Amino acid sequence: MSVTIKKIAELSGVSRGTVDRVLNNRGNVHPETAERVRKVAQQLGYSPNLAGKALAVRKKSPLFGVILPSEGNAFFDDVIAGIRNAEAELRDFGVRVEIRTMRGFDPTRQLKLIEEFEDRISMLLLVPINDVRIAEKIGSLKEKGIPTIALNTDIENSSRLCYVGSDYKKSGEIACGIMALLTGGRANFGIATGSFRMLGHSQRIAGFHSVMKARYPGLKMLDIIETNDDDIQAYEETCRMLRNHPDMDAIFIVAGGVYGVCRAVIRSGYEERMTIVSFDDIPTTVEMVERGIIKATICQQPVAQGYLAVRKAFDYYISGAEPETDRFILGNEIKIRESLVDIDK
Amino acid sequence: MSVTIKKIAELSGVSRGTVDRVLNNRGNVHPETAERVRKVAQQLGYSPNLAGKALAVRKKSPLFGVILPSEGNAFFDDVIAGIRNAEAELRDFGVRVEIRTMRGFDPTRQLKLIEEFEDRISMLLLVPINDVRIAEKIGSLKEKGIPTIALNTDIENSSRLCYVGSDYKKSGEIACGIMALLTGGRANFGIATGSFRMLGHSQRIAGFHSVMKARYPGLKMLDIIETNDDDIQAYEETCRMLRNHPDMDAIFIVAGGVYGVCRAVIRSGYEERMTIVSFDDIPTTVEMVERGIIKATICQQPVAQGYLAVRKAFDYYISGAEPETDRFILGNEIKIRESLVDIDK
DNA sequence: TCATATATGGTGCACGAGCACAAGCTTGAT
DNA sequence: ATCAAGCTTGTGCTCGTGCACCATATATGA
Repeated sequence: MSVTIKKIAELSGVSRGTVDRVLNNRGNVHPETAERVRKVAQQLGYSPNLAGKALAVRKKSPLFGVILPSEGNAFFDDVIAGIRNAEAELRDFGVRVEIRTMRGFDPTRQLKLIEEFEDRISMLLLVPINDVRIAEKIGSLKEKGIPTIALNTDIENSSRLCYVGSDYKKSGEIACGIMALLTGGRANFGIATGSFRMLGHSQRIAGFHSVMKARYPGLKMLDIIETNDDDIQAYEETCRMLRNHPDMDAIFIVAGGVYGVCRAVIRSGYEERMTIVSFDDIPTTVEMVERGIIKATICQQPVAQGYLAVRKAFDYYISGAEPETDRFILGNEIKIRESLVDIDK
Repeated sequence: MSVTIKKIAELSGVSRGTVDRVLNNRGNVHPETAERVRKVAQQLGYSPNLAGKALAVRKKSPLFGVILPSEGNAFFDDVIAGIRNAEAELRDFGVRVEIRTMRGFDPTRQLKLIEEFEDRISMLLLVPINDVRIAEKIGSLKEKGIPTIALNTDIENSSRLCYVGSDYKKSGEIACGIMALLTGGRANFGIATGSFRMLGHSQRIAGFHSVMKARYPGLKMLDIIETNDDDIQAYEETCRMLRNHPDMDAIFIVAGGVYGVCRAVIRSGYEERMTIVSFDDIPTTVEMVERGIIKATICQQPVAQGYLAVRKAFDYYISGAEPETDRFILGNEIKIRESLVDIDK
């Protein structure tokens, strides 16, 4: 059947142990022998059997550490669900997953959480803050043999193994496209952004703008407000924006503060004529889609993100082989009322 | 750590062999002993270790048979890609997958393909024709210990293990919702259906209608034509429909014939004012979305369908446990130009 | 009473990889 | 010549499950 260590041993005239030492770079093998073994393995197209490896590796029961932001955040609850799914699938392989959550976006805090994990874990799954100190930490972890996978958001200039998440720029492009479709290509819109310190949010806005410039001259941006994921602030800022721009007929909500923005629109009596496009499908957003005030929302498949990140971590842990790509992109799904709410409700 | 056969053996005072006989219903065990063992296993929450099982089961190298319709169909090429992904993941567990494709929707032909598989396979993955003879065949396969998984389309009144695919009714509902959003809730539309003999197509139309009735009184259906997945027929029928209904401003394409319908619309000079909603994202459809004539298309995640079906087959083969649910539903994704085409193109 | 059939339970090996330990070999120093 | 040290390689056990084969114990018949 398929090629095993035993077969390689026979064909290269050495014992299983020697082949094992060569293939796992454990040294203590004569260079010539090693070369011969490597050659045979190469020619036969050897790849280690997952089941066998898992069984042997089981007793070590590797620990994967996960650090997520925003405790109690509905979006990341879905990510956690995906992580738990993957954990259940991998339990038989001895894998354990430990999750830590943090509030806010403070690099020092994140650094401290990483250090608490540092000498217990075999892999780190991180929703990284885009800060140079975090990037450096990822580098030093790599030196110690602990690879990091960036989850949900990427980090610049780091040696993370790969990124698992959505393409934020593309999500902004799609948002622009759907807004154009919904308004017949003519709208005076405002943007409610999350925090500028989040890489993804800026990328969304960039994507929106580039498509707008290239294809939809009838879309005109009137204002941009920062909501900082805070509903009260979002409400007040939106009220102010609507007062300043009575001709506004569309809003692009980049991240948090959905509830605040929508409430402001309703209170101002603009519910009917306003076209709102937002992101994700946390309960608050679904409620607003159901009510019809949000026309479309673009979702990132959080469950799949969590699942895939753990799977990719496992793949690397088991095989030691670099992933095929350093970016695993999950699709941006457009959802409307009929996608989210059952008809008989 | 986790609970193994050995541990159960110790706790119930018998040997590993006996526990194995009980858990795999292989007989030759005293009823009282069996009962005791079962109880201990139950209490400890035993579930067999996948890696161990796979290693043992490997030499038998189970064969999964797959039967798909429509040779050379772009949609099913994606399903096949998903199947191949899963196969690669499971190769180390000894799993092999063999795929057969057929043309058309002839039950006799499908029956014959199944019979060619019958005494070689451990599992059947089938895109079933909704016919009583197929349902009966699924029943007799089950008797012989070969479970069937319905893929992409379900089959009524059969004993298939489970269904993996999309919710067609829901996809019709979403199609109606997006059409209403794109037309401001007012449109005179026509339907181009695939084949009425396909269960999924009827369900899509039913979903469309039920949402229309419940929510969008401004949508008015003028005509319905059958395209039978044939572009030439679709072209001619569409031309006829457009002649008969000069006030038509939207078309709902349920299945095949996309190219024919779109060509007819272009030739008739209605490209500008027409709102077309279709399904799937095969190359022809993508081309029309790029051109802007199709505004939105609702996709079934064919790759995920193929992947998941094989995984579910494996899960059942390994564990013998009934799946958690008998319907594994993959989401219907709305895609627009920006989802499908890169901005810099 | 003994031989034989039947019911029941135990033991050992296989699967593939990892790893600890032992064994063989060469080299150099005394 | 003898022994130690180091380099290189082989062997045997582990992980959890499945299954063939063997070992008891009890029952049945002559």
